[in-house]
Amino acid sequence: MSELNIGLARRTHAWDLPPKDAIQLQEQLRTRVISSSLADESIQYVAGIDVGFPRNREIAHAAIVLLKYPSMELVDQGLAELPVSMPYVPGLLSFREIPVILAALEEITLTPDLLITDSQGIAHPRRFGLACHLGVLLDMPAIGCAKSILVGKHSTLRKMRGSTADLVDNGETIGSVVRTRDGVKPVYISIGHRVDLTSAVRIILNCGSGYRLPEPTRWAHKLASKKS
DNA sequence: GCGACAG
DNA sequence: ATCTTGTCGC
Repeated sequence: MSELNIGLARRTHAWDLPPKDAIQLQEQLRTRVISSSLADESIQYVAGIDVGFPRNREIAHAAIVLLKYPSMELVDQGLAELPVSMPYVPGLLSFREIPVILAALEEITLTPDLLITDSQGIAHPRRFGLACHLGVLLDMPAIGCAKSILVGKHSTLRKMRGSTADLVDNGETIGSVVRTRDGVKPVYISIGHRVDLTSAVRIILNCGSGYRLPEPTRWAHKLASKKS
């Protein structure tokens, strides 16, 4: 059983809130986000997290893969399914996906040192994306690694792997655009919790180079979209 | 009023 | 997110 206090996280607040209430909660919880450097030496296991919606999208499937860092060796995994509690609303994704993610986290045996979610962290209208929400509730380092932008703009990016550009919104740097593979569309990295942008970018680039998505996200996505 | 809009 | 075949490129 995981040492994460998942029960506490799940009971922190309701998950089927009206948009107005969900937004108010985000404004309240955003003050808890911590930005601090995260050393490679403090990371033994990294969790890749993703959610999929089979059939008519009435049921959500979550997948957790635990990989050794930085070797990216698969050491554990967890799966869970749960009826969806809310529709998809841009900016309120966490309320729809975190319940099933918590259920999947209960299925893993080892305790992760870092969570990587297929979502935004502070690169969010209210600076409180899914990665922040999950990280804060579990009080665990978390990084948002998204495939597209929710808010913010950036300059053109060089074509080589490792190139980066600031993601800016209202004059504020909210994330980093990172080329994880030569000539391929970049990913969008932002702070979730207990990590800073520099550490987050370094860690993501240490999580594989053969594909656009870092290994944890790639493995989790494959597992979540696969039916059983 | 008209787009934009993580997954 | 999900529905889907072929096809361009290394």
